[in-house]
Amino acid sequence: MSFVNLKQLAGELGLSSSTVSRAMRDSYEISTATRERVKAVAQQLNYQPNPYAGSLRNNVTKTIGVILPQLDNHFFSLAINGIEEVAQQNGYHVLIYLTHDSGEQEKAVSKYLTSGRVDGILLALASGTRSVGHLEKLKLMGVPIVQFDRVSDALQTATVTTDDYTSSYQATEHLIKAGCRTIAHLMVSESLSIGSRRLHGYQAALHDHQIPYDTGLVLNGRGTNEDNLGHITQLLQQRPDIDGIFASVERLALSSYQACQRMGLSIPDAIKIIGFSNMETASLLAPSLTTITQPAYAIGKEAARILFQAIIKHKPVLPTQSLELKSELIARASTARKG
Amino acid sequence: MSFVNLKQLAGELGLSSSTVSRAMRDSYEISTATRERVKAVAQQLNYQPNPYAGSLRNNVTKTIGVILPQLDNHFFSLAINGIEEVAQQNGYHVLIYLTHDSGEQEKAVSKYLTSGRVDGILLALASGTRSVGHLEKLKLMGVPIVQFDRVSDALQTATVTTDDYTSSYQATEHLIKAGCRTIAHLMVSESLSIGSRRLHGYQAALHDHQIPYDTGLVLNGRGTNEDNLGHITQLLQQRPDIDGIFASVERLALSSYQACQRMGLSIPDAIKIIGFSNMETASLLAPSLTTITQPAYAIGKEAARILFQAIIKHKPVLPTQSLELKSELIARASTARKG
DNA sequence: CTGTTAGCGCATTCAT
DNA sequence: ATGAATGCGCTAACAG
Repeated sequence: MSFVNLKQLAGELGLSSSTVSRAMRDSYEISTATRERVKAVAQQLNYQPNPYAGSLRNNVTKTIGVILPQLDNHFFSLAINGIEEVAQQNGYHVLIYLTHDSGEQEKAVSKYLTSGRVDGILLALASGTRSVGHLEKLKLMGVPIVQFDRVSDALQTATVTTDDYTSSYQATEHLIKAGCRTIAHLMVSESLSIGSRRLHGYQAALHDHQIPYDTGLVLNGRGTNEDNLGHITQLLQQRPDIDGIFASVERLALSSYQACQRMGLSIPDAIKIIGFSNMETASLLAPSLTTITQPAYAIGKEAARILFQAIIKHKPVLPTQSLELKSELIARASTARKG
Repeated sequence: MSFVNLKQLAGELGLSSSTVSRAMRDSYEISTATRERVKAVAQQLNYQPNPYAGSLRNNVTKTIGVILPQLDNHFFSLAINGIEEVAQQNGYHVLIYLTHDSGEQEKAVSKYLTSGRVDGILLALASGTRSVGHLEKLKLMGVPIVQFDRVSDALQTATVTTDDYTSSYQATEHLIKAGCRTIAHLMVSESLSIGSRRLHGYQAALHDHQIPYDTGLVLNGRGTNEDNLGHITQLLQQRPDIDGIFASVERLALSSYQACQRMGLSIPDAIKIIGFSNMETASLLAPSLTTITQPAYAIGKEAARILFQAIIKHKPVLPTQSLELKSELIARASTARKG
């Protein structure tokens, strides 16, 4: 890989490399004539400064790292779209790392980043993460971190999340108002922030409507889709009184849908399903499925924005900068639509 | 951001930095005793070598760039999963760039990469790309490039694609065998490789079954989803004889589905729809929708694998290494399933 | 087995 | 307005 460097360019121009360097950066102490000549030849020779040499020199990498569980999930794909856009606006590059929800992987990744590879980090926690020591270390070394969607309260940073509690409350209430009395909740790992927040919203709605909270109706949907499909089917068989399902994540909503279809339960007559889903088309393809859609794109953008503010101003990321964005409840069957 | 560097570590150990450097890289000319002592202290002090200093020195970045149109599309999300996995296996980092299908953006991005920022590039062409001069330049400078999914034949590199022609042929045939005689084709930009290949498969199937090719049945689905929805509706109104639709990409399949529903056309009785879609759940949510699913994850993995081979062996990427992977036709309504 | 030295490409002092 | 010299952190060639 042969790229033309500053020295070669300077040689071509009959100038010293320092002059060329200054010309390229529009230094005021360079005559307009030479500046233009330099730029012309640079263009012609396709000169691009080596970014890593610059990083070494200036201690700035112009790169951020994004750590996420997976990408086979519509939420994170959309979030990245937002992140990448803001990064590009700020002239930044984006390194991406997938943890596959493994705490070990997350630890390994944070180790890579303990080396000045990036100027800041956007993080959606792996569900397998137990302790946040590795992230704490990064933070202590001065690497700004902003968490989004799946956050750890133990790690004191700004966070950008959805109104998980409120929208879960509303989702549950939606089912109650539609006549459901025995509502199952399919949750994700309780150690995940979204897991417990969504559970709490569900519990609160039940409580406010004088429906007793029944642990037997709560299913923990870790494991593969196959597994979950089996467990849900089992639950529905054991508890034929279930008339509503609130799924806390997309894949559980889809598994419920599938389970009900297999069992011949008609939706929404025999049973109603509401679930988080960021696949805008889900409710289009299956109008009987009511969805809660997160503002994934906006979450990505906001998280990135907060991070860049910190990076550019050389200030730490404060928990007080945290944001909670609203999700949208889409119920096509009943044509109701709330913010 | 204060990281401990080699010199500091060496000072702490009372050794020279070169000895420490060698010890860290398990050089054979270092005694086991010192090596272990060095590693112990390095661990304790949390020493991580500065990757950019190494890049500068060794002219190796341990980073690849991935350029794609968007991520709000299931195919690319899954592909990235595969790419990232292979990259991590090879100890590589992944920079991601989105072009939003703009040729200009793509040009800008390739300019960033004309600077030794990456050791290789994985590329899915933007639909807005007219000339590939910017990519040719990169290639000429010795940056290995592997194209996937949306490829340019003008750019001579290895490519990893789906069997677009064959699967389009089969999709069209599937409709014909199901009794359709007037089949609309919703295509993407003809300048895109997938656009023309899928069109040709459609044409060939019609031809082999003695059905005349009717230009009036081919709709170019650029533009927003709203636009497309309008155009499809219009087409269906103008041509009530249409009894089948073959959509060349996911969003057009969904728009057709939506259009038919709005017009009260029952699927699959009045009209049958088959379309490319990598949302494994699409046909689950809408069983009447027959889908062609690409092996997105495998495509990502294979493309990355080819690239890393070239990088590691310092050899150019040859067009002869190209791969064409099979997609899968999923028809739930009729329970037919072909490879 | 370990230390000294030089240089990757760049930006920045300090000279002129 | 321009050039020479230095050092960012690291590795490798060259000494011992």
